[in-house]
Parts: sequence; C-alpha cells; structure tokens
Amino acid sequence: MRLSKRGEYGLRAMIALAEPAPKGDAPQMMQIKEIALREGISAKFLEQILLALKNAGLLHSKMGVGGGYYLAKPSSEITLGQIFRVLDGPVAPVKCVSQMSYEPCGCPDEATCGLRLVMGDVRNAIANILDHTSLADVIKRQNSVRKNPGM
Amino acid sequence: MRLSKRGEYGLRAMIALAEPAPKGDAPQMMQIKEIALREGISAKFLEQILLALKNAGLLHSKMGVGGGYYLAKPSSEITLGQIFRVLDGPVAPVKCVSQMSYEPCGCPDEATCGLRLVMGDVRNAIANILDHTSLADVIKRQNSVRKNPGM
DNA sequence: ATAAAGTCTATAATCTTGGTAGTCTTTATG
DNA sequence: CATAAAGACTACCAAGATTATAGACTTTAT
Repeated sequence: MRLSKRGEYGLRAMIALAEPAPKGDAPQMMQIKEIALREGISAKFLEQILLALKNAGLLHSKMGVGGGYYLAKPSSEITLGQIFRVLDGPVAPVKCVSQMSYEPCGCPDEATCGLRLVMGDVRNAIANILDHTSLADVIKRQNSVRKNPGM
Repeated sequence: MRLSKRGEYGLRAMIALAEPAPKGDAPQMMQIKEIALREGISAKFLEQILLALKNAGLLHSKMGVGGGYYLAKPSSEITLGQIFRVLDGPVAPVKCVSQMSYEPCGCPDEATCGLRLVMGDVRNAIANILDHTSLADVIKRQNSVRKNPGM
C-alpha cells in the first residue's frame, strides 16, 4: 500500500504551489528548480512529474525566461485524489473494486467474494479521504498545526 | 495503492482455510494443491506464501502423507491486517506514518508536513478496516451476501 | 542574439513481482 | 523398512516497474 516517489514528489510540489504567493494576489508561480531545491528532489525527475500533471490539466506553465508552473485552478478545486490518480493510477487495491478503472479479477463470483467486499471498503475509505481533501485543505491544516503545535 | 498477487493469494487462501470444515468440528485442513486448484493459483507460488504465513505464526501445518495447512488460531482471532503485513509489509503509504515500522521521511519538519498529515489519515483508515476485520468476519459477510443477494 | 526556462524522448540502473525448479525432511502406511 | 505423499527450504530467473539521468528541441523576455 505504498505511495511511489513519483506520487510523493508530485503531491509535495502541488502543495508547495498551493501556498499563497508571498506578495500579490496572482496564483503562486514557481520554477522546477525552485521546487526541486526546496523539496530536495532531482530537478529532472520532478520535471517529468510536473509535465504529467500539466498534461492532465492540473497545472499550467509559462515557457521562456521568467517562466514557471502554477495551479490550473484554485487550490480549493484540486483534490489530492486527482493528483494521485495522475501519478500513481487507481486508488483501489484490486482492479475489481475500482470505480474509475474497473477490471474483473479472477474470483468465480464477484458478488460474494469476501476479499472483494473488504477491499471495496478499503478503496472507499482511501478515496473518501483523497477525493475530499483539496490542496487548500492541506494548507489550512498545515497552518493550524503550526499555530497550535500540540494538536 | 495496490495489493500484490502475493497478498491477494495469501488472503484468499486464509479465507478458504477459515471456512468451516465440511464434517466434524476439527479446524479445516487443506493441502497446498487443493487451495491452489480451487483459487486457480500456481501451487509452487502459493507454497512460498503459506510458508511465510506459517513462519509468522498464523498457520500450522502437518507434514507427510495426509498433511496440510490449517489456521493456527480460531478464525475470529486472525485479522486481515496481520496477514497483509506478513505478505505485503506495512499498511502505511509512507514510512513516516507507519505505526508498526516507522522511518523518517525527507520533510524538514514532520509535525507540520501537510502530506504526512493526510497520509496519516489514510494509513489509519486502512488499518482500522484491516485490523478490525477477522477471517470470521469475512466468512460471516460472505454468507450474509449469499443469503441476501440485493444487499 | 542570447540565455533562461519549459517540452519531449530515450536510456540506464536498480528493485520488485510473480513466478519455476530442485533438493531435503517428515510422516503414514503397506 | 520401503515408498510415496506431503510440506520446508533455497536458489534462481524473466519481465516489468521505479527512479532516475541525459540531451536535444522550443518558446520567450530582454
């Protein structure tokens, strides 16, 4: 049940881009290098990840001098589930319980397969969290922990 | 977030072994071949899986003619979480939120890392299901679905 | 014109997955 | 006690995924 480095780096980068821009009200724009340095990641690897997120419509970019990446939508409209699926594929532990990309698994009768029933619960539990947590929610939560360390 | 074949086959086998023995009150005993045939799995691959579960104390076996595998404990005392961890390792998506096998991840401050906070929720959601579902629960659920198909 | 930045494709080095194969040990039983 | 059935154990392997690295190309500000 592991999150790949690809997924991890992508989520970290998106969270970084969701932080409010230091000055001005324009959406936060950052360069690959900037994010890579800040998160301690290979810039070339991150490049591929951001490109995938861009092609999926979650990021926009500006080329050329002074360019960079920025969120394609307000941070409240981008969920971790969307990001995760682009980078790591379906959330479901087994294909036969996937909502977004179902495929039958081997069992003779899916309706009464005990494993499938439980894995369906697992997939729902994960999806509920990831699909109902936006980047804005993450930022909010980070800030509230920073203000109130004990909790 | 995928369940490996190793994990899948192991869970299926354990569920099969948790089914009440056809006759008598002794714990259900089955041979590798028997389970492999029933689940459509390579017997040699299943062998390794069952061996791991045995070495982890979840299964007992009887060698020699008429031997086989059987649950080491009543099916109500073996959880899917125990089985999963033996075969697929920690439940947590990132090591830094693992309860059973913690390791620090890269972030500068773990306490305020947004990704870590969310992944902690995910790990708890998964663990809550797997650690509170016993093999007996799975059998019960299978039977109730069989009796009452619509739900 | 130039340099800074993203785009795109290919390749490489591990690691993981999903097995297969073979030998050894134990045990029931004829 | 010979034999065959069964698990125990170890080694190995092919294919694919993962985690990058490299380099050539395109766009754009100045």
